[in-house]
Amino acid sequence: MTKAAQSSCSNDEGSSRRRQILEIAAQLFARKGYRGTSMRDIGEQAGVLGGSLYHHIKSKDALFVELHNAALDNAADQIHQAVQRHDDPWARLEAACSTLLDIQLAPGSLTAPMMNDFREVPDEVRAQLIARRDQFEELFRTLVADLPLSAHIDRSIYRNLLLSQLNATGDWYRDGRLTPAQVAAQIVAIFRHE
Amino acid sequence: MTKAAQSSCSNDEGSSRRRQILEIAAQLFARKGYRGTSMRDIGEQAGVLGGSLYHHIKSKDALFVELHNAALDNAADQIHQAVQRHDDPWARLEAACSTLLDIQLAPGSLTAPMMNDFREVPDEVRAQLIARRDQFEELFRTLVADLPLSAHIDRSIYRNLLLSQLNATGDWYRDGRLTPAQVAAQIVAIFRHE
DNA sequence: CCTACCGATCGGTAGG
DNA sequence: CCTACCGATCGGTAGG
Repeated sequence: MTKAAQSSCSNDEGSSRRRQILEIAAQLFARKGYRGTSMRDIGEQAGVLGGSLYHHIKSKDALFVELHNAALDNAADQIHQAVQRHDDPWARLEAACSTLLDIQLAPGSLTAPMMNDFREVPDEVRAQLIARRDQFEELFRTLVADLPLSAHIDRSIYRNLLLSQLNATGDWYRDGRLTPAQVAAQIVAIFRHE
Repeated sequence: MTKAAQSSCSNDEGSSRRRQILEIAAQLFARKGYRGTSMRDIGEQAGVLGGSLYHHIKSKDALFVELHNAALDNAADQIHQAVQRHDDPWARLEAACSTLLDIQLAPGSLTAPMMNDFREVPDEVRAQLIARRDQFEELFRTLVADLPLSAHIDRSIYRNLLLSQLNATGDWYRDGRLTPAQVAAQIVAIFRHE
C-alpha cells in the first residue's frame, strides 16, 4: 500500500484505527487491570509509541470509561434480546444469567474484569463507572421483581447476591468442564426458591 | 519518654514496632489495593520515610504475602472454632459463613479485599497467594461434602459458587440494614437445597 | 531512622 | 505518528 493510499481515506482509516486501538486497550485492561496497563503497553500492541495514542484519545481515564460503558451497553443489549424470547419469569432470569455469563466467561472477555476493578481506578473515574453500572443493574431489578419468590426472601439482597455471583464467576471458572450456560443453569437452580 | 527509655527495650520495641507497621500496611492494602499503596504511603502513616521501612521488612512483595497469609490463618482459626460448636451440617456451614462474613465485612477489614486482589499483584506473589487460598478453601470442601444435597447438584460448582458469593459480599454490603450474620443467613437460606 | 540518591516507569505534551 | 522531553512517582539501597 502506498503512502497516498494510506491517507486517501483518512476519515475511515482514522476511525477504524481508533476502534482497533480501543479493542487492544480493552483486552489489556481486561487482562492486567487499569493500573497494570500503561499507555506504552497499549501503544506497543498497536505498533506505535505511547504518546502517539493521544491523537486518538483524550486520556487514559477517558479511554477506560469509554470502554467500560461500551461493554455494558453491549451486554445490556444482548441480555434484553435474550430475555424477550421468554415469558416465564424463571426462564427470563436464566436467559439473562446465561447471556451475561457467556459474555463474562468468553476467552478474553472485557466486561467482567472491568466491572470488578473499581478500587484500582481514580476516584473521579470510579464515580462514572458506578453510575453506569447501577443503570445496568436496573435490568435485573425488574427480572427479580417478577419472580414468584417466597415472602421471607428479601428481593434487594437476593438481587445483590445474584449479581455478585454472576460477576464473581470469572474468578474461578476455567473452561472445559462446564459451559457458561451450564453454570448459569446451576446458579439459577440454586437461586430458585418458590 | 527519654531517648534511653526508647531504646532500653529494643527487642520488644522492635517487634511491636514491626507489628504496628504490619497493621498500618494491612489497612492501606485493604483500602487502596496492592498497587495503590506505596511504601511511602505506609511510611507516612507510620511516621517515617518509605525507605526506613526496609529495616523491618524485606520487600513490598514479602510484606503483602505475609499479611495475606496471616489474615487467612486468622480467618481459618476463627471459622474452625465456630464450626466445632455445631453438629448439624447446615448449622456448621452457616457458622462458617457467618464467621467469614463477620471478618470480611468488619469496617476496615483486611481479609476480604486482599483475597480479591490477585490480578493486581506480581506473578510470583500471585502464585504464593493462590496456594495459600486453596488451602483455606479446603475447609469449605469438607463442610460442603457433609451437606445432604440432592444428587443433581455438583458439589464442586456449589462450593465455588458459595465461596465466591462470600468473597463478593464486601463489594455491595453497606452496613446498617443487615448484620453480617443476617447476610450469612440469607446466603445459607438460598444455598439450602435438600 | 534519615539523607540522598539510583534506575525505572508513569501519564502526558510540544513541535514537527 | 515520532522525537524528545516534562514532572511525578515508584521500589529499593548505601552509608551514616
